[in-house]
Amino acid sequence: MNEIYLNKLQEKNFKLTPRRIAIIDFFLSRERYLNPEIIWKGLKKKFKHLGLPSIYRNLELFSKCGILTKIQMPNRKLYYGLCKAKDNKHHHHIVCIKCGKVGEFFEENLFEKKTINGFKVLNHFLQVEGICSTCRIKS
Amino acid sequence: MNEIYLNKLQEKNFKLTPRRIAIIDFFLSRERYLNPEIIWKGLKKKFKHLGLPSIYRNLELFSKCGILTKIQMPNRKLYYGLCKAKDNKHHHHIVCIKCGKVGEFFEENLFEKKTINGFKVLNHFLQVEGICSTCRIKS
DNA sequence: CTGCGTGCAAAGTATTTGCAAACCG
DNA sequence: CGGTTTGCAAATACTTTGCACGCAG
Repeated sequence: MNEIYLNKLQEKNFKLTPRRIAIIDFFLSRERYLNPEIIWKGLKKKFKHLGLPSIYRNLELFSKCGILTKIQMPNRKLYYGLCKAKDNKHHHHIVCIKCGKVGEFFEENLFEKKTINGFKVLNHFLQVEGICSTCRIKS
Repeated sequence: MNEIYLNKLQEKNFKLTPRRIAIIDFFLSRERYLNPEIIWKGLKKKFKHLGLPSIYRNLELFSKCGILTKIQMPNRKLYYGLCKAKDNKHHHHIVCIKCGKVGEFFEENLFEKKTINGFKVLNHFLQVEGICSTCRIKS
């Protein structure tokens, strides 16, 4: 289940600690973008001692390893979500504004054209907000 | 020059203060996304006393009036840019990562489809980064 | 064993709030 | 003049850093 992600860590010679495994499992157990504090609160039950800085450090590490993607939400909090795209194919995320569930999608030739208004396109960040099917049924 | 924007304020019964006019003119004088501190430093020359909170408050006000658009940059700072689209047609921004110049563009039917992966699309935020023509020549 | 990983405390940084004084309309 | 707007100081909130101890490999 979590092997793909743990492998990514080992490949780069990072250690597999209980906390790191727990963080990845936490993401796996919910299809959501999560912020450091939520994860911390969720895992404090499991670990008697658990520091918030440790969560921050690991999330940042994971995002550098291609395990998580990081976004800045308008509420000024950091959020991270599991990168489920098997290969590292470029993709986008759609977030449910009610429950936070995240989906991924590929907009094929979104910017196949490499220049816009004279700007040479280097990269882009696309965030789509919506309501997921589960939340639509509820309301 | 700045009338369109000042009118938007007056329409909503907000007062036209020297500071507000100066902020709008500051944006007009540079085609850039700017963050509160830059504006503050730029205008302190002009006003002997000028508080940073005042900048924050006005930028937020302007964005609510449709004068500016607000984005959260990955560096955790707020940035605002003039909304030049005459009508309030939905548009996107492309930002030069060297000089900060911002261009606008319209990707017509970017999400004409109203659902993605079962999510009902409410809105989206697209930011493209690139190098503007001027900066390309320089380097 | 060795160096990476972690908890804890403290610092850092961007933004927001409270309030009295100043000012637009 | 009355209610906005503002400066200043202080508070807030999230994230980062330093350092000594602990643990994975």
